[in-house]
Amino acid sequence: MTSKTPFLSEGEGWLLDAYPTPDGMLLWMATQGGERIPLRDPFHPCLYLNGTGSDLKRALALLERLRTPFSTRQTEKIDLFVGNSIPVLEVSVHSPTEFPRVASQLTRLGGSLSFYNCDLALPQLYFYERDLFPLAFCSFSAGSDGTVLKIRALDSLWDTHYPLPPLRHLGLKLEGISGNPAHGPRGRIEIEVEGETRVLEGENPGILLETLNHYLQKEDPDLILTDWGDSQIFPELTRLSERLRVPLSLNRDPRSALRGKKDRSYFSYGQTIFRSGSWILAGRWHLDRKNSFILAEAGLEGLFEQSRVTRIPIQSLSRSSTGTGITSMQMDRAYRDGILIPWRKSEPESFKTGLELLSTDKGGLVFLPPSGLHESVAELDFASMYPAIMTTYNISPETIGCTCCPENLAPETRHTICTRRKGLIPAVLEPLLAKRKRYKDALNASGDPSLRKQYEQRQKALKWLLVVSFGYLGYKNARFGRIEAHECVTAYSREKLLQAKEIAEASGYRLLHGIVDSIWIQKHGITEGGCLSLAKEISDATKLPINLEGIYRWIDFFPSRSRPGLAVPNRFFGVYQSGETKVRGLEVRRSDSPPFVQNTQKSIMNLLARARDIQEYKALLPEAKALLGDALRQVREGRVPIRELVIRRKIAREPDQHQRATLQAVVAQELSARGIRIHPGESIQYIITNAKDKDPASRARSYATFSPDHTYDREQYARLLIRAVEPFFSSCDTMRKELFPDGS
DNA sequence: TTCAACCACTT
DNA sequence: ACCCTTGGTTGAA
Repeated sequence: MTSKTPFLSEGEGWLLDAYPTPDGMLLWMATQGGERIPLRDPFHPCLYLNGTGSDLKRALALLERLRTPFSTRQTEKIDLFVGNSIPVLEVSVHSPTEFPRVASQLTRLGGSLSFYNCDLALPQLYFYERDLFPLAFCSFSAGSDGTVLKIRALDSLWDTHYPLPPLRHLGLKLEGISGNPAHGPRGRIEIEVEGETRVLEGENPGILLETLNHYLQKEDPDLILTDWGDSQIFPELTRLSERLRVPLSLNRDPRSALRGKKDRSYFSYGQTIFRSGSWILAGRWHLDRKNSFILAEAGLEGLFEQSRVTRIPIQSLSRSSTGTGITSMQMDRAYRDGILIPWRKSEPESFKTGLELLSTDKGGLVFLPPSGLHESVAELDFASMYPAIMTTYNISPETIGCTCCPENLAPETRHTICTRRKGLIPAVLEPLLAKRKRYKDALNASGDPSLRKQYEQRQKALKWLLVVSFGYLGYKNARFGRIEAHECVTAYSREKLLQAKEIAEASGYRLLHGIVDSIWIQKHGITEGGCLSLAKEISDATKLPINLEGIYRWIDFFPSRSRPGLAVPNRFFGVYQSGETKVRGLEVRRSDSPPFVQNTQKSIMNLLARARDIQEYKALLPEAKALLGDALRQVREGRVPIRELVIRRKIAREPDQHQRATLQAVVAQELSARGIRIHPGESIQYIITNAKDKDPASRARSYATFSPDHTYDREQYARLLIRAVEPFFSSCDTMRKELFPDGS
């Protein structure tokens, strides 16, 4: 333990974490000198209520009975939907750890009472109140016992260039695994310090724990980065520690207990998500790469960026959905503008909300492309279309349906939008859009690969906040959501896409394909200059920025399999003039395609990408045919390594809840019979052994339990392969008929 | 062989 | 508990 109470009463440092203790928020500061200092900031979180006099009296009586220090006062705060101040009773709870209990007791009172600011996470509430954020570089002064007298952030969460503390890392992994270790045999625990990896021997568990303790003492890491730490490593280590009575000092704060959370499955954005129970540390961070969306998507840089702008502590953010992040930004804005934050009602969540985020959402407009190969095509994309609409047209739950602006209607709707009062949602999105643009500009201007990576990860982290901001507008349980606001956004998006189409057509382009925020246009002798000036014209007319994504040498829109002749939106393969390719919807982009199929499809695409035009494309087809032939021989002769045949699928229900003997149901039941618990939202991996077997249980086998005496279904994998590559040959009738005579 | 029901994927 | 983006599979009619 190198941390100590500071002798200095003044200092500077990065704010690593904040969490509640009975007598204040505990802060961990990292100084430039490498010290890690705990501070305690007395903080009295407040909630607000209003209602009839007699109900308020009941609330006060209840507060007395709860036997924890509090104070109250009458004050006024803004009700977002009313638009002005209302009288409220402020309840200030002196002990932060008592706040959740007080709040949940009070909200049970019901009656005429309305509750505000009562269900926010304490670290966030604290950060909003003090205008601090995770990883802020702060100046502080503190008494000799570590009590904060003053703390202030010296940098801003809107800065794009900010110094981060040099962090000490420790890694924990499981030896040689792929896929979920809970679904099969798993290896020993590996520890990684300063680039060196050591296996922690499992034969003598006592030594394992002592070795780990030794590393924790010696290195005093700020960050324990794991693979499967939440679901496997930490539960096992704590079990061992209890059984052998060897204390394990994972926390930096010796007085704080581990803060665990339970497993949960939930439905979000159109799919079931599984979050393993989490192991949150006090004074240092535990981050599990296998239990974090944002870490997988945007890395540590992306996580840090999101944590700063959302003011959610690093460890909780890493395990949260992006919607939690954008909600926190909205609450932050509201809090600091003196707006009351409504208590979140948890009504049953609608299944529709996930689908509403899809690019083919019924709210968005789609023009189906003619299937097949096309030349002289350019793609123009509106930049962050939905958030841009919300800010440009001031769309927010409280600005819709105002009575002061009856003239200002959203297109094709009866919804008015206020022009006098700036909406909460636009106020949140505007700086976010601007910050992302600064990162993208910096990305384009920089030639330094490590800087570029950093900008890329940070802009991606912000992109996700922008993406979900639209979905949350229509989400029933969102604090600041309203379905009418959601409808206004899609109404504008349809109008803008139509406008873009008309402007392009007026300039002599043909609209080939259009979907929500992108158009593909065609014209003989298309030029970059022409497209750029068209983009400028559309941007000016729509008041929304639109960018030239690129001009294609050629693009192939794939036909629908269920309705031959018709194309489908978002299934295409194209090559830009730069030589870069763009693929959507094909097997290479789908996580449920076996790597063997993906690799073959990829190699055929790489080959065809050499074609400068349709003529050259057709000339390359015989070579593509040879590639396919090789791959087919390999699969039919049983020479494909098993790991390249693994199909990965997410299970949406409990193993015994499946109604059909689909392959994933069979495998989930196989694992379940071996005592392996599959949670809804988790992925399973399997190999097709005999797709047509009368006994469903013999059709597929879990990858984890696949042994050398099992064989894969050669013909079924050949069929999967053929299906994935057949569309590439559809431009050449004779070859298609020769290769796929029965149209399989 | 047909087709409704089921199930997972997509940014 | 929704009432539907597409594609694929299952199993009864």
